[in-house]
Amino acid sequence: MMLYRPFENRLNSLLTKHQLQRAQWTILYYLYHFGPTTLVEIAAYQGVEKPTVTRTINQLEEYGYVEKIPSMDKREKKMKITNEGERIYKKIRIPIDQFEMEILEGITPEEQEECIRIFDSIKSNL
Amino acid sequence: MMLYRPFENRLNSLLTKHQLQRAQWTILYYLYHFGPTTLVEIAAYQGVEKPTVTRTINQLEEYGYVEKIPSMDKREKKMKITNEGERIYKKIRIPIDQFEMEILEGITPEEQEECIRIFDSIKSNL
DNA sequence: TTAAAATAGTTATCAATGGTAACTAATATA
DNA sequence: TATATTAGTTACCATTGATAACTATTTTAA
Repeated sequence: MMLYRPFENRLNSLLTKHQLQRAQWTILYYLYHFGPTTLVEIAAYQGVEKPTVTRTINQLEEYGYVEKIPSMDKREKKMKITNEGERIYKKIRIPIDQFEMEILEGITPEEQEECIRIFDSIKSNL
Repeated sequence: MMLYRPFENRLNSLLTKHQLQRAQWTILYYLYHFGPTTLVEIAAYQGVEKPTVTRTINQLEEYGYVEKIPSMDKREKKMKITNEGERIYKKIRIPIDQFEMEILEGITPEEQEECIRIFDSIKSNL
């Protein structure tokens, strides 16, 4: 809980160098790792409401980091990461990986796995 | 990370019934458990900047949940929780405890301890 | 088959928190 | 004693998050 704020500050200080914010970053992360998806999926992933995602996606679209692709369901707005988006993702990934390694220093992979497992359990209870 | 938003939403939905927000709640929690303290201490605890705490404390002061007490250091604004503050804290504590038990279902006390330990490690690395 | 319900996304608006810069007053340090 | 640091304040700005209301499309129920 109290860990969130310092973590986000540090993360945002890394992202600011590329004119990005955490909300935008997590969408790039998602699209890079899981592939094209809809806004409602992103909202579920981020745990926020649809209008919030609309705005953030629009920002990323303006930057040219994401684009819309066709979908069979005419209601959907299916988004994919662009080549430019992948480029910026990989670029930012480097200092962020560094940051993550720093904060995880002294914690074994087993411990990390354990924590992730506990978090998944909490998430399903939420 | 993605757990934060749903958690905060749930927490805030419980707090809203008493016209409180998460930031205010964590200050009440701190004062209740750790006793009177200064604004700079609270800022450290919450991982935020001083002006943010100033505002939140002022809100709580208006509600009558906290009050200023004398301090040797004339710069300091040492705050304590009032009786009213304790009353509201105990009242809200009940549904929040319930909520926490729900999300922690299936997780043993040992696992919880483990996670807290890992978090402390991460915090010191931040 | 058709109407009602549900879903995806949008727009507009508001609330809350968080940050920074600049400042004053008090305390600590050189 | 002068300078540096600290505690707190004020003002302002940015971002994210939510809700309400809505349109268009798809799904479901009658």
